[in-house]
Amino acid sequence: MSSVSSQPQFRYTQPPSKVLHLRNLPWECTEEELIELGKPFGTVVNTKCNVGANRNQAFIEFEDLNQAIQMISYYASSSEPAQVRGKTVYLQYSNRQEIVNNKTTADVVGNVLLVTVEGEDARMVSIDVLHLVFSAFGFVHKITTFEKTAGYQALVQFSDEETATSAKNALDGRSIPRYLLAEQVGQCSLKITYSAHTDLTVKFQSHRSRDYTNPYLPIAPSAIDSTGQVAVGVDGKKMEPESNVLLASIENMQYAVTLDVLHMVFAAFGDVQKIAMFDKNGGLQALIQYKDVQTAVVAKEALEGHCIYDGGFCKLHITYSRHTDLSIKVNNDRSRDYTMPNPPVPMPQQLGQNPYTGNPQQYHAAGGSHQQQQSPQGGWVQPGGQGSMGMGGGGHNPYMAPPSSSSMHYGPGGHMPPQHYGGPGPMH
DNA sequence: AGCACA
Repeated sequence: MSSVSSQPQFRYTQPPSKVLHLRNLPWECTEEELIELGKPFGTVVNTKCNVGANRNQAFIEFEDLNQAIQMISYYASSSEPAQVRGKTVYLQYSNRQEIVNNKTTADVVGNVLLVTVEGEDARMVSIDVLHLVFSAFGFVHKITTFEKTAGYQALVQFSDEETATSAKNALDGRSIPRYLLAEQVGQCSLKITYSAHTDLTVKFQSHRSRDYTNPYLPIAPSAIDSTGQVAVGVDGKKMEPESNVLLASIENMQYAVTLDVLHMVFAAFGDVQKIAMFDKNGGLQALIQYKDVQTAVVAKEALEGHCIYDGGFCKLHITYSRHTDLSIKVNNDRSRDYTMPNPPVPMPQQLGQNPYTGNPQQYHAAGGSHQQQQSPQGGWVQPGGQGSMGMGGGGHNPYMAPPSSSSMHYGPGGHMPPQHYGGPGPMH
């Protein structure tokens, strides 16, 4: 028996059905508007909005077939077409006899939006751009992004349904403004539905997920992608292997960074055993060895993305090295072993490279220094632009203070009293 | 402006 298989997709005249197919609807036509439209002819018992590729079609189902017939007949002979918000709506009998009432989660209003970014370069749209776009409608609590078969998607959490709805109405089907995208990035449009979620779980700040309500949330080691060094562990499920040795690369090195500067910066978090500096790809990198992994983790989270000098100069990017023990052959201006009993090292040279004051006080270690604050943030410039964690409010230090016990004694050489550098001490 | 479901 093949009763329906040879039916054409549609005809100009469908056999009557209590289900009507509507097209040319305005964007985001609501169920209420559809009920309103059908009300003069009978009782609308079910609707389905946002149908079709453009989501500008819908179905309404009347209680009774005659009601549907009345509506079709009326508009067939009316001089005024059916309208929603002034837009002409075209009606016909549906080729089905009832609306399958799967109200998908996409139709249930909620405070979390499911956003699909469409376009060749959809993946080039950063979470920061999304944040910017959606923040226009209210405070964005959290964003997570992920890849599904549907493509590049994001969940955007607002505080309430109203805010989410205003964002959805305004942005669904729209393109991300050009000026927010890099030159070579093609058009990216947004398709938005409601998500069934009400509260997203964000374990780490990363390039894939953000919790804007919690600046103290740990930063995923993989969060910083500007140097393309790390790309694992996005959900906080998997992190790059931690190490007691950090690899620091210095970006925008407008001013010299010496071994002593690095030592000062990194010693704020605990004993630095060894440092080796070297040039790589035209930039300066350094390996900094702590005695344990924990200290390195604290230092990395505190320093990553921050600048040694105000003004965005000498920005640090830090990853874990695969080394565990550096082999320092000779102590010189590029490498040093602070654990050596009698290191033949000179006193630290004058650190006169500071572009502003000519003294090293400008940069002082993070971790709760209070003695010489010259800037409201305690000297560490907020990471700029991409990778910004959006923290900094409240005057709290977003990263942990290192244990003061281990940060106050240096190697046997003992030539650099840390107090001079405003290293972390007990808070007063 | 032309028929949904995940």
